[in-house]
Amino acid sequence: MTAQPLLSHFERYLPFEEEEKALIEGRVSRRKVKRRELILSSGEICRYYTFVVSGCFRMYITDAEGKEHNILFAAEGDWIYDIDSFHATTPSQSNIQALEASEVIQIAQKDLYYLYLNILKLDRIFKVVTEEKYVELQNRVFQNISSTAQQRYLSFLKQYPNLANRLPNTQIASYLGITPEFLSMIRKEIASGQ
Amino acid sequence: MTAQPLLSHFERYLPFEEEEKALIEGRVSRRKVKRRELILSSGEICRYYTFVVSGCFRMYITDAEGKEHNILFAAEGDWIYDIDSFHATTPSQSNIQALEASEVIQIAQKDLYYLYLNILKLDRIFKVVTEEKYVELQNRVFQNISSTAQQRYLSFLKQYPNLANRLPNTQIASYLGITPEFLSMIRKEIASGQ
DNA sequence: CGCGACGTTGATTTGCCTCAACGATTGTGG
DNA sequence: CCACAATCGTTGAGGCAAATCAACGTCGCG
Repeated sequence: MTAQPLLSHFERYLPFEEEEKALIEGRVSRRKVKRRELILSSGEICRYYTFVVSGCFRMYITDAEGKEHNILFAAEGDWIYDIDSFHATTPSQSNIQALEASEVIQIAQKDLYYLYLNILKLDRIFKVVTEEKYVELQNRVFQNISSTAQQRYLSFLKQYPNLANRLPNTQIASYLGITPEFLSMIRKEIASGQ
Repeated sequence: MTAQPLLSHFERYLPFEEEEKALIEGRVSRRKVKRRELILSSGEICRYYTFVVSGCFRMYITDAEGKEHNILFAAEGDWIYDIDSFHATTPSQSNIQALEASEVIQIAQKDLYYLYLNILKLDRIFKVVTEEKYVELQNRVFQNISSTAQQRYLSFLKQYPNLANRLPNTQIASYLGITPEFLSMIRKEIASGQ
């Protein structure tokens, strides 16, 4: 079953009938993504909900000076898509790029809407998924507002230990909103301070 | 009808039957909130979805040094509640305070779950409401990451002109993540620069 | 093997904060 | 309805966290 990881994910929220699973199976597609490949570029419309089966992605924006800023990471079991662009069908401000060779399951807009019509509990599931993503983003805002860079780095390590191992420090620095040079200084301080 | 503003809000998304409206009417409560009154304090569990009928609120956190940081504002037609605390039934990190004498319609947790069971399309509506809140927060993160304080202030003025008129600059400064003193400097620069 | 990505170090600069002070406005209790 | 307090906006001096720019060694990949 190509959609198996996705179905398992859904069943963490609610049980599904076999016919429902078959319906989903027929409306999703699975594919491999190469390291560094962009699955969404800014200016494009985000046409897919992307579920990460394996590997790792970053979502980032490029500012007026051409600098890249990571908004979030998504690894196995996470969803990644530009909510605004997908629903409003407007050009995306952000980019989504694979940081490792990855595998994903994608649902196109028309297929998602078809599934929403035929499997009502998907509304419930995606409501909860969106709520979870909201909470994650809100916690990030809390952190950024109220902590120094060092504190943010330490809580990133604590909260996402498996990501911290896999990601180059440049990507982490961009997520924390600091330069790689300054992250390097922070790491040095932490190492010497114990 | 005490719930009329809420029903109008819902019908911007989907039509409702009379029985459904009656069901909602019976499960919500409307009340006035005084200026400066807290409708959620950190440490408490957020037990209500709050819909703003009139007036204006801020959601803020207090950091380790006792400083307050505004996360968002909510005026007429907006929802305000701590998503994390409400759904996980955990103590809230944030506070919600009326900035003006206000009027709200609230739905308690158990009533919301009752309504979810009996009016399935509410899942759809709150999915969309949450998506809209997510987009707003994401745009805020984009702004904070990629702009100077002056640019952020100018785009706040452009995006929320009606809020900008009503709010004291101290509240706006806290939302922008800067001190009132520095906002004052920015305003001076903008005024002289034209 | 060679080139580009990565991590680190150091010197200098800058955006924003802190603290202190002061009028102007608002609001509230007597 | 006034008087006093609290809030608000502004200005200025000095300080700090983090950025910028430049340089260099290392590593992994093609």
